[in-house]
Amino acid sequence: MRLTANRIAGILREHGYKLTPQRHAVLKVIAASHDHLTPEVIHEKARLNNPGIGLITVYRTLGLLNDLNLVCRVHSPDGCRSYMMRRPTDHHHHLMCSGCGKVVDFAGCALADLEQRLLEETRFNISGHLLEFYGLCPDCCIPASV
Amino acid sequence: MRLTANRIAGILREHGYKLTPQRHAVLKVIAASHDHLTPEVIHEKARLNNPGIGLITVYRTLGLLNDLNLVCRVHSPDGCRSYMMRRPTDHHHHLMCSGCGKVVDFAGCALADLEQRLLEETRFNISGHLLEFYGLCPDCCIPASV
DNA sequence: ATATTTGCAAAAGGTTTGCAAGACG
DNA sequence: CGTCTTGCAAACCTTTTGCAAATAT
Repeated sequence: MRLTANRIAGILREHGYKLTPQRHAVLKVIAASHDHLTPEVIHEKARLNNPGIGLITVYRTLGLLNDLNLVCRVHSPDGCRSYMMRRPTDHHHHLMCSGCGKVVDFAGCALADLEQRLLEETRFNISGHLLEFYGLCPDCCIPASV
Repeated sequence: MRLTANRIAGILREHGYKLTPQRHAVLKVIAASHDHLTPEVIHEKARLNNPGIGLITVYRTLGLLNDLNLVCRVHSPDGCRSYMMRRPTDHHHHLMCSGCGKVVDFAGCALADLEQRLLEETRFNISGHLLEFYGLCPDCCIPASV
């Protein structure tokens, strides 16, 4: 289940952050989109709600949300600049379409065995991982000639 | 088995690229290191062999190597700007130390089942994945007070 | 001989910082 | 009210581009 903008706003307040219209505009954009968005795109969309908002504020709000683990960065071969909302309860990963950029979440990465093996082999104290799949979504798979 | 600088040089030539001293200097740096290196660091090290080499040339050479799949980008929470040599034959991933930046390769990610499941669930035509583990290596795990 | 490659300088992004004015609580 | 937040401009850093000179083959 995805967080709503209002729920996130509450979390911000709980942490002592002020709830400004600019922050709310950013929250609404991120909560409404299921795709990964660059700071620039978030800025554009946020301006529909709050015409005066500055790109700088978007960066600062993203930093804030990232610190609170409410948002996560999406890595892709053409850049690692996008963010999307993180679902707080369950551990999940992304499957991204190389054609249109669509992102699908999935859970159940089943990497515990591998992690255990790496622990034994390397003695690293493993704290996390990054896993993303790339491919073409059904829409982008359709041959151009059809 | 890792590629040597000379082997890579041969591959470049096979593809019709000229083998300049600058390119060779970059190859030697990358082939000699098992860590991920930023363009800047590669430039610094390459200058030991070729004092006149420009940072621009390092960028261009990295682009070349990346296109030929001889080098791969390393993603980390603090940036995705580093590269390291790719082993051409076998599919592998990285385990990175958050303390010192050391990178350990590993193979056997065993994601085929997961990929199959995602294919069935999403109908994506999956072409690849990105997997990296983070943690502290044994050296960095030692408590500071000891 | 000739097309490629290099390096400089300058441009181009993208992101961060300093600081005065403004706004949340 | 006081402190946190905003926005502008300017700084910053990394990466790319234009072009003449140099060079690998």
